[in-house]
Amino acid sequence: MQGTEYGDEQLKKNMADELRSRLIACQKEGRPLRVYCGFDPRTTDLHLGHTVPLRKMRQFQELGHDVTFLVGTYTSLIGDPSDKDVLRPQLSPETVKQNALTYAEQVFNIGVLDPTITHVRFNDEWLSKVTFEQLIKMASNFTVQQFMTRENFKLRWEKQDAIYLHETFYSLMQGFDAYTLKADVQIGGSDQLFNIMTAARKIMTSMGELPNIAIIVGILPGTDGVVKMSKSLGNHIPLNTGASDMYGKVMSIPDSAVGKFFRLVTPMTPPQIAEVENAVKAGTLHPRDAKMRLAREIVAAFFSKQEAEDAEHNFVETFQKGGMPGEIDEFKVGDGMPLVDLLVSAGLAKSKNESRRLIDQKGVKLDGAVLTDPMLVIHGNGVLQVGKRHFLKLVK
RNA sequence: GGACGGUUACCCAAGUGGCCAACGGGGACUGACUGUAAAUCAGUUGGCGACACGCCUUCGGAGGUUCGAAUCCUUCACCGUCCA
Repeated sequence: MQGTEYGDEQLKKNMADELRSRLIACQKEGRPLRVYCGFDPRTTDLHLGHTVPLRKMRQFQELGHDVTFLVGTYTSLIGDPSDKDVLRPQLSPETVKQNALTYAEQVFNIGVLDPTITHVRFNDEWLSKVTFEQLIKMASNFTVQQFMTRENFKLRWEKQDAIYLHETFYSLMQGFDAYTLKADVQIGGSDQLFNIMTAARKIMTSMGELPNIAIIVGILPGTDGVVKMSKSLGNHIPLNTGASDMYGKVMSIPDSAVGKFFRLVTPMTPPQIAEVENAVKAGTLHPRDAKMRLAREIVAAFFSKQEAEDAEHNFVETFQKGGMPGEIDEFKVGDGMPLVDLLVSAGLAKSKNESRRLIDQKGVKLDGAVLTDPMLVIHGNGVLQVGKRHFLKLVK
């Protein structure tokens, strides 16, 4: 139950109790728990937020349980309305299929799950065959009111926004997944509370199965520290990136989110985390250093200890000491060109106006000296800096 | 099927004939400061230019009225709410 967030102590206790008795029952049957978590392949870019349930799955694997990675090939045709207060666009089956093909592969690439013992399933396998009769049976377990009391639907209702009928199918489909997999345990973020607790459990029992036990993990906020990490909001930390970039992105989260990140995406134990947090509170550990520790832990988990240290060194040199990063892209100046044009052709500004603005704002430096003349002809050799983090080595 | 309402820059959103390249907020960018790419404060945020208010393109699409339209009219497309 470590690192879970139910938002309700009684619920947490119920689930813990149920999990315990299910474990005992399984032991008698001589089988491991069947654990699953579903992922919608709406995008092929995995980010740090995705790793939260993955880590929980890994824990179950390490305890010898049977873990299924479910790719929501069919559910993502709708899109989960849970985490959004607006309608999600429906994806075409072609897009979904394409995303799904590489999805599991990418998940294994990041090295959280053990690919040799993880089952991978695609839910179009059974959902595409559901009959209207089955749908009616499932749907008759729920009232419209139940759906309407859900926060996100309620909000849209109050705002007089559209709520489409098909959006309510999502929960049913997820329930059918759990039923088909005969899941003992379903892992999901706290935005999945309704889907797992209300929908899946009810559908499973109505169809003669034992309800699965919900393991609800916390939702990782994005780099803004508040809203759930998601690519579409642009507050995500992608996994498919370099160590230095990942380190820097972690450093850009606000102090207020550091604790959550420690808990959700580092392998540190609760006592270790408490130690760090107490030290910060007591004033013996600088908040910045706590965050650097966090960044190091995260980068080390996805790259290596060495790369994490290099990334840190790079960060300190570049941003704390105002130096330059180790590797800088080169740009050929040729016979020389005016500064305004140079910035545009080098991709440091989108237009000449923008590059003029940057120059006006004293954001452009050559070898450390601020450049103020936009028409200055640059001939090459030297390091051009725009803002704090864009460097370019100029060559002839 | 009927009655209304909407479509504005990256997003949200004001503007209902000239003072609109278009208020405000978010985001992003730059600077100052700092404890970091945190927080805070300030500035910038369509393009081009001989960079002083000169020109060009933009307010769902296409036409039209007018000296002049994001604003009025016609039409098309998409969307929403309500009634049935």
